[in-house]
Amino acid sequence: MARPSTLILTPGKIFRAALERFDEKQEFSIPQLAKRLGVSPSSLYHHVKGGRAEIIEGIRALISQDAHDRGDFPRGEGSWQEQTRHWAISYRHAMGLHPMVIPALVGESVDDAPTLEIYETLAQILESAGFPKGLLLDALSLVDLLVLGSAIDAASPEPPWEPSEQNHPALWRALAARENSHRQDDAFALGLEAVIAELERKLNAPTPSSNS
Amino acid sequence: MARPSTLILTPGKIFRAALERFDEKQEFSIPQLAKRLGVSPSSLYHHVKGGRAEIIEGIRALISQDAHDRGDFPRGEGSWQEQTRHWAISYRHAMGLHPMVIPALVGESVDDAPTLEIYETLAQILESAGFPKGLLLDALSLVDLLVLGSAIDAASPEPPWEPSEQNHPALWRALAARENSHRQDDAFALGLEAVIAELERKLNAPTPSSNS
DNA sequence: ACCTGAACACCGTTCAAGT
DNA sequence: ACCTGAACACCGTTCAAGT
Repeated sequence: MARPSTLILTPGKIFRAALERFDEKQEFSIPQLAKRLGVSPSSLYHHVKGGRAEIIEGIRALISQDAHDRGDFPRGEGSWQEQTRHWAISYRHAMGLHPMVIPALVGESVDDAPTLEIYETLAQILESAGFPKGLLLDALSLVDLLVLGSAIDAASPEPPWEPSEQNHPALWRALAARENSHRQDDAFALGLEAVIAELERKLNAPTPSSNS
Repeated sequence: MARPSTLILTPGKIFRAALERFDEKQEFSIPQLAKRLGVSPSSLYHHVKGGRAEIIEGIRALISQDAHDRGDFPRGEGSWQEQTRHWAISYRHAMGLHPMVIPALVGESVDDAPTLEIYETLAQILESAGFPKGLLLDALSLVDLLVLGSAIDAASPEPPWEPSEQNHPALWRALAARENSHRQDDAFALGLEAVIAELERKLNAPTPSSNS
């Protein structure tokens, strides 16, 4: 073959196939991705020079782009509390659609355009809300932290702890006392209210930068 | 050689060496671990039958055990708020000592004794505080979620976003307006206050299980 | 029981081909 | 420019040795 008349690969197709492989199987490798695309492993490097790392980054961009295309992350409707709530729910939902990729994303910095666009939206919401310069980044980080934590929760087996009744009675009782089916969602919802209430408090505090 | 008179390996030594390798280099492989231990890769499988997965689990157990040995996670002093605060700070600190291993731990369920012991402690704190059955697991999950999120934050490059001034002005301003040196700590501190305040509210709510 | 070396099936990546 | 096959240095794991 070599240089077929109709082009086979494009970065977009590669990223999409990689995301699908992550979703179906819960792993990902270049050879397996190539096989799914009906192509030789080395072919991929002509379109994605950064190799594996760039593919991972492309997956994140794709997830964020899909969220945009779905119409999440609009702007300007409602109070900053409602907008922040909506942002967190949308972003968590977008990641929750692809729980298997989350471990691969952890620890990588964000510099793809669609994901930066999502964070830009949150920054604008908080800026418009009137958060002072010194508090803006903390507020943004806090909301991010909540979503990251709950995304990891969603990527973990359910339940994430496996206590024995003998050695960990209190933890065991906590798990036994409840239908576990909504544990992740309920914890996230609780966290979201906690975060928004705290941000309200900080925003209305008389001297946000001084203390005690 | 083969069967030396003085034994070389033990699971504990393997886990410890693996943890040290994670800390120094930011990666980990069986052959490299074997070299550090002055041993052949196949030797490890005589002591750690579960292979790589068991070593990862052993690392988590070691981190938790170290926290115990350091004297963190005592019980019974102060209000449940103070105890919960102390718990979250200690656990986050323990993970923060080894940020490079966090990505490897993500998505794995917890069933090593020392780590379960840590969660048992939190379950006891919340149980003693009087959280009702139906709320206990949510409260515990919420605190866990906060620590997980901030552990990942700690494992990420600083700052975790790389916006351009052109395309993401609000995000760029948020980052520019602040010394980034304490961003992670401050976001965690903010989150911790948010979580405890929310738990206080839930605990004192007249009908915790009904709504609106 | 504990260590070794050889072997297996896999990785990610590069590179000289070929069109 | 785009694809291939061969090649490289690496994985994780198993297994028949050897003591």
